[in-house]
Amino acid sequence: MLPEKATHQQTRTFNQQLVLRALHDHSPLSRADLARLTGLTRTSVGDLVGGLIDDGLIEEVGRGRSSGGKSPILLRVAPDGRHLIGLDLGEAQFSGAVVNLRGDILLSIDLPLEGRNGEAAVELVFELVDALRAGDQSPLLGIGIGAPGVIDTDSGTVRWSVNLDWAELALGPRIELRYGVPVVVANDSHAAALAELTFHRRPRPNNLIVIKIGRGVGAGIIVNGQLFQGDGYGAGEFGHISPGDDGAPCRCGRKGCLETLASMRALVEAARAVEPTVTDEPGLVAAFKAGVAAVRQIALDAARALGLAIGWLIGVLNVRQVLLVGPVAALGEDWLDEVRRSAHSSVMALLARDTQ
Amino acid sequence: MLPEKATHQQTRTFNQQLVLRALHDHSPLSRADLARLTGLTRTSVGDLVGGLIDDGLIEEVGRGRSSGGKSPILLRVAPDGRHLIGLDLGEAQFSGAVVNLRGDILLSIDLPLEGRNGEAAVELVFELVDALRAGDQSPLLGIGIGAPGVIDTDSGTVRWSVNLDWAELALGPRIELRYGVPVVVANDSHAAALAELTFHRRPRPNNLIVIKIGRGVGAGIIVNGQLFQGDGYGAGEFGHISPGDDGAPCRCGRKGCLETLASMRALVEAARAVEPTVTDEPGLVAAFKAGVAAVRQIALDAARALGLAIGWLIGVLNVRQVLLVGPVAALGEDWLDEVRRSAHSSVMALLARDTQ
DNA sequence: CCGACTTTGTCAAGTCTCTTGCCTAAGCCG
DNA sequence: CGGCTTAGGCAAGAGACTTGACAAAGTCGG
Repeated sequence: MLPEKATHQQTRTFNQQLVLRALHDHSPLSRADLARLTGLTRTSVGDLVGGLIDDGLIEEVGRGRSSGGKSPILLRVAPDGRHLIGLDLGEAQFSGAVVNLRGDILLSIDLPLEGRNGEAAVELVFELVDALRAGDQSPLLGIGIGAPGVIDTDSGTVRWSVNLDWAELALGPRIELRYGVPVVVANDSHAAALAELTFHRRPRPNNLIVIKIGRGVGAGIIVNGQLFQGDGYGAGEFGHISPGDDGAPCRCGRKGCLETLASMRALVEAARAVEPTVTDEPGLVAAFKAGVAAVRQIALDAARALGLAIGWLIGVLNVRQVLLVGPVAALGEDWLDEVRRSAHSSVMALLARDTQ
Repeated sequence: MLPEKATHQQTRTFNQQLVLRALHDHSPLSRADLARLTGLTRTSVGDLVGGLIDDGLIEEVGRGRSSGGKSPILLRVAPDGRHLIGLDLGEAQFSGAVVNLRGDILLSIDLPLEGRNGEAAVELVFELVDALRAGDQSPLLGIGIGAPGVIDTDSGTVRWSVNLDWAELALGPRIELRYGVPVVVANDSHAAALAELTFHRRPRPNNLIVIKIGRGVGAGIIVNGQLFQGDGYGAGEFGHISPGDDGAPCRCGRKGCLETLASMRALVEAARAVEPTVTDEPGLVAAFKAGVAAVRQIALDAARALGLAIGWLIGVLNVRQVLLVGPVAALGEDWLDEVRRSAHSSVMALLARDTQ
């Protein structure tokens, strides 16, 4: 209820993170650069850096050019000082990767789900992590997991995940127990938003919405530089909003949800109804690009509905950066343009938007 | 760009605020209670409390019952240790009040705007503050101002306010200069949300949306315990969202905005069209309560549109508490019920909602 | 009623971490 | 080569929390 008290160790940890973040964003830097950037004294920075070097988190990489005085010793984040494991528990397969501190993917493994769910799916997670850990020397910092569904990030519990048939599953604690490292479990859209924030966007935006469209539709919302999860960890369950009052019934129980209009699953089904040759996502994309009129119509309708919803979101939250990620990106620029157009028409202000 | 460094003074300030907050929320408490609540040691709490008493912010209020040991010395926030001035720059009048630290209103003054705008309106603000300060002894902690329009809270600048004809007005700095105390300027809906968070809701929620419906429609969004302002300080400009594609033109340039459907101004105008005796807000409320069919129809349609939009918001943000404030509250429970019904119909989960 | 036990509040010493002031190393420049 | 500038580090100091001990002021059982 009340936040944590402040203490000396927290101060130190905070400042260490400050140094690490500065180094992550602008490396290489000298100790003096860091002092200027963080506002700390050179002495403090030297001390903090000493600790971080002892921990193997940063390293010296030779000397830089002098600007009229002693040449600085340049520092950077030690790429392989720690490794992380990231898992994406998709609907058809579980993907996992070993990543270093710069975000480079060192090893990547996909395991097909093949219809497994419940406890068998949990076993598959263990299998995946075991495979990733084999042959990796660097100390493991932690494991991050993105899964579809409603997830209690604080406790690492999967509240509810349809496809995997998981409910109230304490996935985080179980993995933590087995491997002895911190585990973060998050909704896949939320995880995508955090990843964008941490590795891709420069300068680091304060507010960012990442909309992930695959078989479902979900959004990760970054607000004031933090991930926003909502009261029930379900923020961004963007798919189950009805722009209109009618439409196809949705698996959530209501009708006309965005997910029944704009998800890849819905698009493929709608396309198949008019063009039986379209049976999967690549087929849909191909038909769209080939200009099959009925398919284009369906996809562009979806784009409009999506754009409307995005416009709504932009209008209410006044967020400048909205990213679209996921398989829909394959539909290309003109599809995105339709989304953009529709979003702009329903929002009042001038708003820069990036899409990917 | 980078956050502030952490320092000892920050630690102390943080812990003092921790003590103050605990005391604000649960007073009276003893030092030992505070130590248990905050996790600090009794010694630290004693020290922090000493400082706060010296500053006149908290005070001892006798001894409490013992529970097997020495009886505790109870503490509470000194109500009049500081006074604050709050201003609400409405569309028809400027209201101001002197408030103590418990939130009690000690003095309240209204000055009619009488069509003044631009510089004359600024003068009226000074007049109002002068009147409030006259005869108040306690030291002034600061001035808080809620104004309609888009406001840059960080710099205290009114970016744009239609009714007052203010644009890029550095209101905060000007008042700060004149009175020598910190000034916070915020969008009126944002201010209302912060006020709810600080004084009214218990336990203090993490996420809260306050929708203020008066002549316009605006929302203040509290997320992760902080006010969310959006990239351009325009978060919660809830009124200019079109639930449908058509409808009456809005002053924002588009059509069918929520403000043209659900604001008090719109309701009164729509009601007057069918029932010429309705000319103002009280008249509208009276007609509604009297059961005039056409007026009820209009108001309930508005409630449905509003509910839909709220449902949307709840669905996307997964926020549990939504409050409606402003003159619409006069329409009573059955109007609110219609909003609730409509909101529930467009949102998937079970969601507790309070309305006022 | 008295002694044992609890609880509260405080004091002194200790520890952690940042800062200040000074010093050395190392390079540029005239 | 000497003066100046920049980088990095060391020692002492200051601020704030913690630990351990203690007096004050209760309750409670015999």
